[in-house]
Amino acid sequence: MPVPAQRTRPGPRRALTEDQILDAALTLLDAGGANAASVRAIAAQVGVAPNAVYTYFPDKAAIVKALVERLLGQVDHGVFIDRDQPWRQRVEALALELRERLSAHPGAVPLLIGGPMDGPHALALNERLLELLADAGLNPTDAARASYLLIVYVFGSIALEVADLPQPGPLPPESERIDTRLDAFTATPAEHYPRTAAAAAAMAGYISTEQYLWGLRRMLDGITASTTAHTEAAGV
Amino acid sequence: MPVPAQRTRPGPRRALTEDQILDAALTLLDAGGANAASVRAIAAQVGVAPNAVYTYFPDKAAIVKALVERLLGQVDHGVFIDRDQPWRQRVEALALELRERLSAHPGAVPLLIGGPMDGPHALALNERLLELLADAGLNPTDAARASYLLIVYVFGSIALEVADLPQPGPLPPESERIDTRLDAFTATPAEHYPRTAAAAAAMAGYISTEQYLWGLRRMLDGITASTTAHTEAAGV
DNA sequence: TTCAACTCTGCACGCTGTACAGATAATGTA
DNA sequence: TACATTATCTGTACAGCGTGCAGAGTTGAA
Repeated sequence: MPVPAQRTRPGPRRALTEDQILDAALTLLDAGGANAASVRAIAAQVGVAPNAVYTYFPDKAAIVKALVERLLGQVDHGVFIDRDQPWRQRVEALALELRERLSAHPGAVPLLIGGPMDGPHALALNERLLELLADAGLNPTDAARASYLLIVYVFGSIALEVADLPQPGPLPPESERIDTRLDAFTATPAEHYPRTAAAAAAMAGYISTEQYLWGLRRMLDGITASTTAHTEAAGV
Repeated sequence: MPVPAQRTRPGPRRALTEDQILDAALTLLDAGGANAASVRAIAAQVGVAPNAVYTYFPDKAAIVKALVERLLGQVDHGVFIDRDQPWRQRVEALALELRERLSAHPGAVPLLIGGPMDGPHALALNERLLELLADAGLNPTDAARASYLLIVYVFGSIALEVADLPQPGPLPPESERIDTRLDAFTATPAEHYPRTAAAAAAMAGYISTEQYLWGLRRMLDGITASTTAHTEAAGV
């Protein structure tokens, strides 16, 4: 690939890099939630005037877009690229990896689902998922459909999980969040919502990893049931 | 129920109702997207000073919450409450009804998934869904888990569908949006993303009702496969 | 008739994204 | 070495945001 044509232009050296700005944005998001990453706050974090940020990104939407791309790029492909593993296990590894990476930055999740994920890293993840489902024996159309089903599930789960948080900041431990939910659900009036009241414990666990895997496995069951019979080790 | 203790207090009559404010908010959302429903714009729409809105709602978050509740309340229960229908058909009816109601107001969708849906209408929908899955023969725990799986799918689908829109305003026809997506996906470089490029047509249809139902049915397949054998007409 | 409660307005504050003009620094060229 | 060009950063500013406070005016109860 060509050398990226640098350093030949006049003008003072940049005091920052795009990455530093994205670092600052992510730090602010982690500390203060989705609204904390204002252009002014980012600028203050990196020590420049607010409008200096526009030297690096044309507008705030571009910052968000770049940040989303960076987060998707942090997903470790190694776990589920290994074709020697059973494909269902590879899907689970991908789903868990994505959930872990994204829930590490709950403030960024609204930004992820606030726009199309069409950057290079998003495409790369899509490509890997299509490969994986092809390995599972699905034809290209079913593989595409199944991949979107999985994408909807992963991002939908995380979005609802984050939406449940009462305040910004890092994600509290799962057990703590479940306890909070249980308190809320046990207050449900049983005379109006008998089944909801009876299912309070199960509903408190909606945001758990266990429920996440349960749902994922039900979907994989449904996906495999729909295809014609195929061996588990479809391989290459 | 008790008469809501009205009209006995001093002070001038209100010029508006809460409903008028929610109407105005929804109109603005429909026309200009999620950010168009500012307190000032709502106030202008109903013809009062911006801070007069705070007579009816304590803050903007309360307006959003009430609006979400109203939208969930518009879901027609009649379609899927009918126990004479096969349960899978009832689930599909619910899923389609919800999607139709919400995609009528794409600008409101980010508000829906931006916070917990814990109002009375949300609880009522949850209750109905638990009933439905109990009718399907699922035990309470599985019914609860399956209901959350379905909720994640429905709201995740709609969220991703809305996130794909390039501009605010009413949802263009499905065919038009698919065409736009197809144009984008056919531009995918096949040398880097061969499977994505090959699946362009299927991926363009991710936002279609067909894909929505396909995914829903795969999930129902998976849910039923996981439970012990049960007759289709589990009934009461 | 007086009083207290309530609704609405004008004004203001601090926040947001971002446009414009100007000072400064670094470069390629003469 | 001097100059012209260009990129970077700052100061200032504007319109819009949510919302708090003080006050004017309207209404029902005592």
